[in-house]
Amino acid sequence: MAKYLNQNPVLVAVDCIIFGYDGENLKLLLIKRAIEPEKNKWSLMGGFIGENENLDGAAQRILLELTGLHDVYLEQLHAYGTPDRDPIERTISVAYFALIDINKYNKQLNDQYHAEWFKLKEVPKLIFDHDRMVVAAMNKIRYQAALHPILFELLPKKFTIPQLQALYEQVYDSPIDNRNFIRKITASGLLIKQPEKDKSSSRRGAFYFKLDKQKHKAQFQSFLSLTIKPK
Amino acid sequence: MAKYLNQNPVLVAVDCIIFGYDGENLKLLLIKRAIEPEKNKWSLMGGFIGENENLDGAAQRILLELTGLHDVYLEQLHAYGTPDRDPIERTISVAYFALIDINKYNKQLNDQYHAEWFKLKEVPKLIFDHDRMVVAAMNKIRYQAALHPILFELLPKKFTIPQLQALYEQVYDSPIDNRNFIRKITASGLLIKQPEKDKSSSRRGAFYFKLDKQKHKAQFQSFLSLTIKPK
DNA sequence: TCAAAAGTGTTTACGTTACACCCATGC
DNA sequence: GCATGGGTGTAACGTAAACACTTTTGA
Repeated sequence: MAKYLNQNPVLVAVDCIIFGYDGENLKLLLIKRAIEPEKNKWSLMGGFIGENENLDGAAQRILLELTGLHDVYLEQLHAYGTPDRDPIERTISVAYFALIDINKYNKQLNDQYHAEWFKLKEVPKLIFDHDRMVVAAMNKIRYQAALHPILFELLPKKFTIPQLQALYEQVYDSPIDNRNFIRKITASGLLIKQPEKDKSSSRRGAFYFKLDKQKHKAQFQSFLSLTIKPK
Repeated sequence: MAKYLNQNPVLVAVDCIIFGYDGENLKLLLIKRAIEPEKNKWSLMGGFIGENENLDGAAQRILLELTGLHDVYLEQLHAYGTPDRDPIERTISVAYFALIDINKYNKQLNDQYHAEWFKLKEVPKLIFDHDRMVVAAMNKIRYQAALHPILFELLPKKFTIPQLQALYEQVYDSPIDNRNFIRKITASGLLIKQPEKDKSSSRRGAFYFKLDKQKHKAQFQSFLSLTIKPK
């Protein structure tokens, strides 16, 4: 069949803003760009879309290449298309953000990209419009996490409530009252208490919890207000 | 400078989901597709991105072409990239939704596209993946409108509270208690009462209000809860 | 026994909901 | 004078916020 006439095709890339949490700090996974231009500058992990791939699939592939992880929480963020955003050739980029358990990643480290985790407040200048993307991703996560229980994606299967609270505090960059936090979280019914404690960060130890995946799935679409309302 | 090697460029289009409100029904503006394939089938208004345009600019241009309107509320919805979504040639589509005052449009009607307004519940089958886009746009509007005062974009400069309420009822497809609605809306401080009444829909008449644009802008980012929480 | 983090309840304030009647007007 | 839609108030309820002390245990 005929093609559309007089149109100019462009490259389409996918860039991933990858968040991880180590139980203490919220971090971003960055790579050293391997090709010119801006070779060896810090960059988001990205790649061009394949011929038989859809956008989500490309994002999954890119994440797999960098981290070795399947089944990662991925969400489309925004498409960026300023004509000169890539100086070499016109490229539309569809940005995705990912939330991963940083410890899982560590086991399957793939180092060909010189990837490094940066604390959010210590993220270096990035190439092209990647800084904008990171800011947008952070805003979106704050938005989403205020309404849906997405932050569990950043935690290991077993986690403690103090860990969870610290994560929320990092995301919103503000302190949370622990009594109110515990009440809200337990009232949500999303957590299942485990018999064991994590003794690594206190003498007394904190009970582990697991996420009730049934309820998590069921409640995901219901708007929750798990924390602070973002201003 | 060299180009990226071994990559396959694709077409990038922008499709607009255009919502309008006539004071009674929430409607969608559709066109009869002018070119093959699927010629003469109902479709969203769209177009390919121009060489010196960014994505937002392309959406604005497309909207201007169809409606004659500048300065329309436009928001990027999602990028769609299934390989075969357009049977002719691989095309990534970035969908935008627009909220316009349907009466403004009527004055500047541009009929070369055989555009027609459809009540939301009477939208016909659309080409390609445009049905999905409409559903996604509707969900996003519900989401956004629950948190931000965006629905004013659908109303004329002067509007009555009953009109506004009917609009919310359309968007959420559920009845709203008028006493509570009035209280919330007036408490928001977003409305400025006008001395005149609209007598067109009742004997008593309903006061016109204007939007306080200063406050609207200021409050836009603060999360509001203007209506029903969507389930 | 002391330091350090985990866990537990209560009170108050505020926002949301539910609910019913009077008002203004044109016919 | 009556039908039609517009506008007003209050009480009950539930959720969120503020707030301080006891518990556990390893050093």
